[in-house]
Amino acid sequence: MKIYNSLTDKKEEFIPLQEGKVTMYVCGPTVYNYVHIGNMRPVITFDMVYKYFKYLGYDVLYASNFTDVNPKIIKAAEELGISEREVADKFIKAYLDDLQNYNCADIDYRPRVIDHIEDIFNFITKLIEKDYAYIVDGDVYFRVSKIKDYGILSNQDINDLISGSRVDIDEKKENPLDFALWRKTDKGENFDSPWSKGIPGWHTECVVMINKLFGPKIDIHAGGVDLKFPHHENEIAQSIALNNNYIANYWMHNGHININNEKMSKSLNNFILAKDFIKEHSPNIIKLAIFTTHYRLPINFTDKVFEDAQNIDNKISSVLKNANLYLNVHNLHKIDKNTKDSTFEEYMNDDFNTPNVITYLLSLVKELNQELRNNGDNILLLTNKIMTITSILGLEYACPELTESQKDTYQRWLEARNNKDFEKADLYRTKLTKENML
RNA sequence: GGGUCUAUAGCCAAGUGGUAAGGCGUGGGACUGCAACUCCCUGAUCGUUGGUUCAAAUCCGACUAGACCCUCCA
Repeated sequence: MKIYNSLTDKKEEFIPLQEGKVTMYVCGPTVYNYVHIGNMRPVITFDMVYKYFKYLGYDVLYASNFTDVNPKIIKAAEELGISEREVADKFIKAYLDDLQNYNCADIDYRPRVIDHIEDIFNFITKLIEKDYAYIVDGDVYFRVSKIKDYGILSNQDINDLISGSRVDIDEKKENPLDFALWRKTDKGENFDSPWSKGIPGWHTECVVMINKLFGPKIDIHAGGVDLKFPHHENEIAQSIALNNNYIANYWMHNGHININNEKMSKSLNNFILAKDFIKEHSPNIIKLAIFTTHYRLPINFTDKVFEDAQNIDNKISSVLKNANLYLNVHNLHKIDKNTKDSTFEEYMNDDFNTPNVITYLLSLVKELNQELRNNGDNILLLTNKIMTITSILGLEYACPELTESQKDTYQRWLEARNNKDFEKADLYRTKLTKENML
């Protein structure tokens, strides 16, 4: 299986650190607000990756953090007139609700910064001891100049970064690229550290939590492209400093979502909150919309994109309903969501080529429709393949076992139609439709 | 200024050396009590321009257009 590695900018054969096991970490949200559908792209994408590894038989451990200690949270707390913990709890809960609604909630760890403050102290202390960090007026900065590989992930030369930066030249820092590991502040929620009262810098938490959960190195580290620099670059720098590695063997970055050719932003007021999106569409729609484009490329969301996704959703849903009726009535109802399919694997193994998977899925749908028309032999197999693939993509379709009375209604509908008793037939049809059988 | 990516039919989108998948839409046909669903047929020489090659959308160069990162950001 091949994965495009942002670290090397190449598709590489995936070789896990430990045979049969995968460890993965995806940067999670800063919980100061509700998340928008752009935030859902990595969630949906890496949920698919997680499920696919499991399908392949790997033992997968997947972690995604909450950034719940952060200046933005302090600001939100001030504005809302509640405590930082209340802000964090409120939006963590909202986020978890979103994940539940999008059927992406099933991962292994959701570490929080608030539970790792001591670990962060220890981590920073080690960096200082090794001379990779220095203290100025209670702030602690990472000494980027000591990392000769700095820029390896984002393909940046240190000198270009400095000359191109439109940043504040911070007098305190030795080098404009040095980033804060610890920042002194007495504003809002803060912590007593060996250096000052303050809060940890954003770039440290992920490394600390990864090390704590998994050790010095994991297989896959992922997130949105925007995190490549500086966040992920800085994680790598810290990991080189302490563990002499790039913290992950494979770095994966998903592209952004635009709306009507515009970047989602507050100023344009064109962002769609995850919780609002599902008021109008089923989660299947956004997943299909996302998966019809390769994960590394940007997507432009328009109404047409959602319409197309809705069409695909309808197609899959209706063939499965028909197949389900057939299987139930013919006592063939043995749904297996772990049916192997080599074509599916071929596409997935090529850096998760979900657009091709969708195309393949549609060809299975067509085949199944033809089989149903001809009472073919492959109805169960095709149904199981479709159920397997859709479930790995996180799409939800039901293939329930029918009750005897439901089967009976179905038979009566067919009979009535044969007898041209259309009034009766319509009654049965309505009933079946109501029960979501048709 | 530095870095990265994209450019394929009306729209969305695969394909990375051997004469263009798929979906939507359009047009035509079939099935059907009606409806829904479904099935069949229907379209592009791949931004422009040089080059490499027996052969290029696919490799190399130039150009053009657009997006993104270098500042909080999925």
